[in-house]
Amino acid sequence: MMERATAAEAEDLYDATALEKKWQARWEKNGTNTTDVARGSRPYYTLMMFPYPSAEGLHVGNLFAFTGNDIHGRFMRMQGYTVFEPFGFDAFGIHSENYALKVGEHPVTLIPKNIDNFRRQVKAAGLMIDWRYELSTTDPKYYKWTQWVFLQLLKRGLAYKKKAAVNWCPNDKTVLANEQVIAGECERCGAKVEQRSLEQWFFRITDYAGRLLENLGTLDWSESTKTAQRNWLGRSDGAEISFRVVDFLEIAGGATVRADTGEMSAMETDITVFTTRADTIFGATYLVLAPEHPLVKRVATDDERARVEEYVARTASRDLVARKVTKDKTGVFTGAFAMNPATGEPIPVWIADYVLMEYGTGAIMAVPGHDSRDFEFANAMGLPIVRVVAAPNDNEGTPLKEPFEDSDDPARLVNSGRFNGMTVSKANQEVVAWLEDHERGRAVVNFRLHDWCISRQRYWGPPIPIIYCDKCGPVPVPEKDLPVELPRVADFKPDDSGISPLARVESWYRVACPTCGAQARRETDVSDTFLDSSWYFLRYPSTQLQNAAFDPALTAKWLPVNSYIGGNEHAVLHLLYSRFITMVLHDAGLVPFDEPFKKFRAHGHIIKDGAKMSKTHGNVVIPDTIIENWGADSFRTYLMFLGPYEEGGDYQDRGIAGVRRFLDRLWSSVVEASSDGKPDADVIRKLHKTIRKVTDDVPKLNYNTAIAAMMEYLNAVRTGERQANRAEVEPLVQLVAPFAPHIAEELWERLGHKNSVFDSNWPSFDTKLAADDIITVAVQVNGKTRGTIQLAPDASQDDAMTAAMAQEGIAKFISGKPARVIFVRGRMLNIVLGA
RNA sequence: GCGGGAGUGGCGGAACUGGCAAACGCGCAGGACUUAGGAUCCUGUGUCGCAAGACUUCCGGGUUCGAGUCCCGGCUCCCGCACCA
Repeated sequence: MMERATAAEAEDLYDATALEKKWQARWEKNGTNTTDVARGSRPYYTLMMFPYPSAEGLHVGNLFAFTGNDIHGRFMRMQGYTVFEPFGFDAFGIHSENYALKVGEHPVTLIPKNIDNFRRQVKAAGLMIDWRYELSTTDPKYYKWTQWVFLQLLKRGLAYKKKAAVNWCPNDKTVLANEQVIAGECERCGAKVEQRSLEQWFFRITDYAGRLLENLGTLDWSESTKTAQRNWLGRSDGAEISFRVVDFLEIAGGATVRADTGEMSAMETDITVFTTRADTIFGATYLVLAPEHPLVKRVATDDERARVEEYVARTASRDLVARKVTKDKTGVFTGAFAMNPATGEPIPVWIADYVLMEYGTGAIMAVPGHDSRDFEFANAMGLPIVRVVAAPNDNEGTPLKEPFEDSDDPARLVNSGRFNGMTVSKANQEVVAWLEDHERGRAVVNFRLHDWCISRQRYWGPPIPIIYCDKCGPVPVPEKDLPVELPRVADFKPDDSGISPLARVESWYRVACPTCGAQARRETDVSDTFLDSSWYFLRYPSTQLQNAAFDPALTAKWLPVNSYIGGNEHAVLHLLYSRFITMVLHDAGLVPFDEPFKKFRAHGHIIKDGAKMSKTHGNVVIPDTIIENWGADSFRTYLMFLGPYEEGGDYQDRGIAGVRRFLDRLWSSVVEASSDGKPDADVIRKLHKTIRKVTDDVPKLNYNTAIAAMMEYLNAVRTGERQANRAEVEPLVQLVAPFAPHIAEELWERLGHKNSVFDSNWPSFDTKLAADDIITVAVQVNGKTRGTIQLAPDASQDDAMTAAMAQEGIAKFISGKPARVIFVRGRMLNIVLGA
């Protein structure tokens, strides 16, 4: 053992653990990772989505995300930018609170411990963080300004309170935003979400729907993220059409007669529907109202009232899971009829839960011939189905066996009076124009997006800064009184009442009205965690500022964020809310830009044993032991090597050994490199190619191929027992530095440099030096590769032919005169023989 | 159902605007050095074949001198959204 240690010392082996400790301490001491936010020139703000500090600690997925960002930041720094790479914690929210409840410890003491653990892990991973700018959303110095953001929205009429049907999670006992309900289940715990009617605070994000959509076109973001936002915003261009409700009198034999032509009077009620297919109005054979529609009570006839009320009651308690797509359509007839303005015919008015109150007008005109849901319903209820659109070969007379939903070119209108023969798109415009002329409709743009419900009936969040006064109504807490601190209470467990745990703390919620001084009561709900994270990027450069949320000069200098990296699971949550809040602050004149992130890249996910690495799948790998065994440098590099960064990769425990071997070889090559003598010309050529490749790949986040190129280069440097020359390996140390910062620093120092490798200039490449003087060209005969030839890069076709024919292995395939020869300079030669 | 992405050796993955498919790494096999090797270093490694050679990028067609890459048709998997009118 002793002998071995001595041998190791003598051989000067790479000791990752010792060396990483050494450099982390050195960086801290020298302030290597600090950013002079006030004076630094060429600012570059590179941001990673801040984590929720779970008790389990940082997992490999987090580290994968952070490392990708860190490499980008370190690379930009070596390009001469002043890079700002801050870190923080998204520590409020249900997740933290539930965990605290589970282990029976108060989050006030639990969260700081988790944060300490995370910080330790992040430091061990060697991220280039300036810790002076760390923030936590749970810090009153931070959430003071979260509350301030709320007040800015309130001031601008963008925050309002209403009683609304909201998503209620019976397990977490709180309201959820639409974005947090996944297929009818709670995003956090998977419980079936219920509908409840509660008084909630909302943000009018729908006012910004159009702008949120339009601006997407200007953003340099992962396409998949933009698409997800587009789908979520869900713009549909359509029309609202009014159907006049008419009374019917039953006469003998069950037939009905219109009452307004003498025998009856029309009800002065319109049912307004939203449709994207106004062209099919002649095929609208009935109307459907959502069960919650306010007109249901009004239009239901006495005969049908009991059945209608029973149906409404039954569907009101439905949970959202029941609303999953199903062919089993249910509904009841209201007894009422409405006039189809196009046909002049009365059509029955039904209610059914396949129509949603939240979308459009909560009412539809049903066109069973051309909509599959209406078709199913009409079949179930025995309602008439009329064809009004047909393909050229369709027989207009035969009944439709299935809905015909084509709206593309060959389809044309039939059975639609003056619109017959028009294409769907043409008819759509014409019908809307006709309805507008007759004041029965108008063109309307609808968005799927709903207003953002931010109230949470939980404890662990920033209290919403409102005070209710009997005389003055809801009064905003004056800015000077912020923050409204979250009181420390022992019993923070939520209950079924729909009222926050804070409502049990009388000493806290009883306050004087800021306006009139009368006894008043605080809002006892807290705000959604996503409000915390919707502006944190604005805070980072200004974390040391106490009297404002952010400093105007620093904000103008550092924002918008130059590069943002995070998971695509936030495509419609965090990323949409952040854009919205930024737009609002921009409109309020508080920030000079209306988009927070110029560039966003969604990273992929780590797969292990065929599933995404997550606690749910039970396949989580904890970085700590891997870092202990292999070193952070190996781990970082391995994570980046296992696949394209934007696609993620498959994690295999044994794979890290290859990367570690690479760093071992790098170590000995540099340590043993000779500083005199000439570098090898071929190696230098390869070096310049490698610099070019890595310089090209890193900004594109093509980390896996950059690493492969460096490995390939090192293999060329170390063929056999060859000793490397210093000039061959010194630039490689710089190329490796963003990936494996500790070993790079150590080697850089051993090469005699006094400065940090991160303060060195990224190596440049010489295109001439990177060029080959002899290239290998493939030779094909009739398109099949038969051999290769060595040529000068500028060799002519004749030179190539001569070289090819000189090779027996190629020449033997050629008989007679070639019919055709294709020569692509520097690539290949194809000799095509006659047919 | 709609939208997005992807199918390449035993495995993870390379391949620029169509131009030597399988770079790089893992694994595996053989060898060297060794008391030893789970260290290190060398060599080999798509499939079939002794070889010459033939075949090979999910399947089937097509365009082209030439297709993993382009076009048409189909299959499979992953990720969003999901009765959005």
